[in-house]
Amino acid sequence: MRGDTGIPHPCGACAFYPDSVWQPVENGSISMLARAFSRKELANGQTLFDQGSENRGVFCVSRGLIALRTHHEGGTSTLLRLAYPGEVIGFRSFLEDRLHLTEARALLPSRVCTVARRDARRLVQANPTVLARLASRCISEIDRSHERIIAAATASNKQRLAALLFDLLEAHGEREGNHLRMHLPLSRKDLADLIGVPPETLSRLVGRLGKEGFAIDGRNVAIPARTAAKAGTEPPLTKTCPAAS
Amino acid sequence: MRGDTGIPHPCGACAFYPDSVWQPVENGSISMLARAFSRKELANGQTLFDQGSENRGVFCVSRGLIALRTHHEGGTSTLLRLAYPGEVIGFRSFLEDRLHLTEARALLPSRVCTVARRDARRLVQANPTVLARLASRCISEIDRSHERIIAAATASNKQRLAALLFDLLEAHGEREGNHLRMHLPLSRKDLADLIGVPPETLSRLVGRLGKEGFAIDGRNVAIPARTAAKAGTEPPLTKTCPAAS
DNA sequence: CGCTGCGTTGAGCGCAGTCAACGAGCGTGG
DNA sequence: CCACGCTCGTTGACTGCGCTCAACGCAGCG
Repeated sequence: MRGDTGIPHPCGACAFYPDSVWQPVENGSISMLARAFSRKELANGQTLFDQGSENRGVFCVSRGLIALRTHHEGGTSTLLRLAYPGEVIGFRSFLEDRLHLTEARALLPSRVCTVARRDARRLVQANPTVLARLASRCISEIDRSHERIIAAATASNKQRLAALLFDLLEAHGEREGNHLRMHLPLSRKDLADLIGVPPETLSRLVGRLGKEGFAIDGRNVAIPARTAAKAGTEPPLTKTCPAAS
Repeated sequence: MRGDTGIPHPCGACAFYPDSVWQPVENGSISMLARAFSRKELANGQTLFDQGSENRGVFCVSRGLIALRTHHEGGTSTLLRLAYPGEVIGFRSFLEDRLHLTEARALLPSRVCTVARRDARRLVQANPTVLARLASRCISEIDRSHERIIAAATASNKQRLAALLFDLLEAHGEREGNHLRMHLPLSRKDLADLIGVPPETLSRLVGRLGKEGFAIDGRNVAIPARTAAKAGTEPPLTKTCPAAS
């Protein structure tokens, strides 16, 4: 983590250093990386960049949670991605040298590390391994998107909400007795935007999941530990069991 | 298109040469590229690679139309992408060195150019510009996927089908008088998989679009030219115009 | 001739979108 | 302190869309 020049790698102390896209930056270029590097603390709800704004560099989430959202005409919006610590955001507008198509906003108090655009570009050109790592992050985003397209085409709204809550429980939940419990980092509208339904429908879905093992009260969510990977996935049973679903 | 060694660039005669991911390959490496390069003719319905198979290289569509589809347990499938001439496919499994997550099948008689994996990897390592172009193709795929996620969340099935038919008309249609006409390269099931509905629902959607300016008979589709970018996008009007929608 | 794949049509019904109203929580300002 | 406005979330009523199962027509083919 410390090159021949004695300058430490800016990401060297980070828990995600081994997988950092900047990890391959070599001794001679570390000073440039250090110069272009900056940390930023984001309060809850603060934006890192706005939709339509110019790219300022490559961003890496260090702490907290960032929502990537696109706003459409008509006031609606879609939450395209949740970015957790270790994940890189803003790489599309960086690599293609174009405006941001999404807005990045902190859902929790967060810290984001930035490598400023001009030097980031030089570093990428000087070190193809960095580009390879960025490409790998692109592919992860393709995989995520494909999974979501498939889920939208094959799963019901209730199933998708249940799956989303499981994912969130995995990331934010804590074991408590034989329950998994968490404080939701998302508003109802954010949840609705994530599964692609209006807030009223989401509210009803939450109500229905409440009868299927989920305990949802405001932003507090809990499930019996063994329910994991089961609830919300049952077939409709419309004719054999009128009380179900 | 002809290097100092006298070996012509394998893509040199291709209409998409300027945008080819291999265009940046330099003189010294062109012989390797030529060695790894092969063309393949695909009959209608023939597969280029199967879901779960090993990657054999980087594929570029030269002629025809390729469908990228994933099959799920239960016999259903989702058509994730249509790849037109000039587009690159199979790059995820190539770059990440993993199995194909999708199946590639020709929807029309097609020609596909392949650069075999081992040499393709060497070429990418030797020439970062090639990697940059591959990354650009990744980003295009991210953009396409995001648009589709947004469409699934904001547009009705009918709107999405209308938009899909417009896109297909743009790619395959011919002006005929003041109509746009085409022969659909997709079966009903493929259309259904593309917009994420069962075939029965697609059939009904087709029926409804038939009352809104589309003339759809089997695989023959036509619209009045001025209908473009209009039909299927009207608001429901459920209360003011009972005959609509 | 029967088989199979493809596409359509019908019946039934739950789910979801829309409009609307309401209540809780909260910060502001008089 | 209360009134007010605001956001957020929920609930109700209504309508129609879309999923499911089922049957049928049809073409190609052995």
